[in-house]
Amino acid sequence: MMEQIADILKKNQLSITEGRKKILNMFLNSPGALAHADIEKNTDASFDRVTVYRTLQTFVEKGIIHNIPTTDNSILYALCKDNCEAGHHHDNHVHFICDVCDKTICLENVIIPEVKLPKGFTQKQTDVVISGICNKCK
Amino acid sequence: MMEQIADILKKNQLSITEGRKKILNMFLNSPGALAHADIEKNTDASFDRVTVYRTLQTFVEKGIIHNIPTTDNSILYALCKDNCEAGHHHDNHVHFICDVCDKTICLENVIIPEVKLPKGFTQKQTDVVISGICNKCK
DNA sequence: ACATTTTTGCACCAATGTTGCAAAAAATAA
DNA sequence: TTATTTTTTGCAACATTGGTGCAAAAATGT
Repeated sequence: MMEQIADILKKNQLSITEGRKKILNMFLNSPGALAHADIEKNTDASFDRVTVYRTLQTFVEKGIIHNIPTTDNSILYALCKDNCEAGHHHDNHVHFICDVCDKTICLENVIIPEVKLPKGFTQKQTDVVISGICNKCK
Repeated sequence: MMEQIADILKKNQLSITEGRKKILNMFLNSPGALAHADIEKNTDASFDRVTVYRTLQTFVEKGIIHNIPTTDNSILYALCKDNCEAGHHHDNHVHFICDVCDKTICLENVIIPEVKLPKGFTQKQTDVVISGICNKCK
């Protein structure tokens, strides 16, 4: 398991450090998305706030994690298992936010439908965020 | 024009104040969404930061404006002309963010397609944010 | 015009995010 | 393995963003 984590870091040309391993591990063990605060509040790992910011930034740049649009002013990060392990990053799935447990999960298998834009608009990325009640809270 | 603004406020049972009129006016004259900073930086209107926060909050509560999910940690607000003037607020259109001019616009006429969720998930709200190049930058 | 209610501005506070730099750790070379 | 180079971390200090309580000011209702 810890080997797998080191591999991901190596594959992305990143030095293997305690901090990066632990943060990446959190993502691998989390069913949903994580906010900066979730990582910082983690009890059995304490790194500086700044380190968390920088690590998340690095992971996003490398495509290990991606961020999810939110309506409040928080940034949510999620690792999308299949894509990210392969090294190249797709982000064309639906994000679901549960109103009850407040977790955000990537619905890997729900494909985003085509959206037809008016003339003159070029479409690069489409983000779909659905809120409601998840399968565990139902 | 300034009459129309007062009417919107009245319709929503809000006291008509200089600040609210000016901020609402900015929305009516803006082709795209506005961030808190845009309003605060506006030169020919200077109110306290706190007033801007509270005004935006009030407008959201009343359904005059709504906020748009973003990937960074900013909050974008947009007034959707037709809906909001009618008093009751729908938010089932697509939001478009231009990578060139960085503006966010509501595509009122682009309807969000149905997304089929896995078993157990209940769907309340669907937000679609598309990024790319807008019709003016093309 | 007056009394009542609402809104505003100010001061202060709290959380969040950023930068520069020296110390520590990791990668590389010998 | 040890030494050297490169990268990362932690600290301090700062900037930005957002929130609260309260008195003054403005808007509303009579």
